[in-house]
Amino acid sequence: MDQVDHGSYVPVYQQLVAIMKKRIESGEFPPGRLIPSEKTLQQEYGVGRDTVRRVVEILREEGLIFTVPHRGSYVAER
Amino acid sequence: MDQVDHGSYVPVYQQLVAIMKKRIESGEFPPGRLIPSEKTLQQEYGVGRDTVRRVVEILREEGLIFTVPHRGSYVAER
DNA sequence: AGTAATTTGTTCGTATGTATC
DNA sequence: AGATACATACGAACAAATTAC
Repeated sequence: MDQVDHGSYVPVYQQLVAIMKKRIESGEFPPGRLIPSEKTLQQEYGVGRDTVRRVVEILREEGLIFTVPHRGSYVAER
Repeated sequence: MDQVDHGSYVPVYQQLVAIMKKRIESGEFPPGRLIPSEKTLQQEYGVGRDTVRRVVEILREEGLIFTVPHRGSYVAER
């Protein structure tokens, strides 16, 4: 499950939240590290910005990342 | 009548049209002023974007506001 | 010092699907 | 059957701040 399925009944944004959580928890993005930019995530997963921003917002609300405007989103300390 | 009643027989969009008219006519949004964005209105009234866009469209057709794409909707001169 | 590229913030435009009344 | 209403999803445009060179 490393890609998004547009045909699934599970919303794309929920799928991508799960993917990004896995990438963070696996250690691919350690605390303090910048996650890929919105544009990069759009291209990597073939989704719209709307969807990416929603995913980032959810990760932020759940405390996994924090966003610095015009810089990017960093993985939070755990 | 500053909030929307989802249980009413009056459609939500009509209720919201009435509310926004009142807000405009009361002077809360003077001519030239931007009204709240679609997203803000969604959150303020707990309605979907569909409904908000319909409200804005009606206000526009009635000449109370005019919309500039990617900017917002301004209160018209009266 | 200054310009260009990058990145997030914000807003409206459009379309589709689903459910309810 | 039709109107109402919400959710999802992609685009496009522009602003503003930061970073890179």
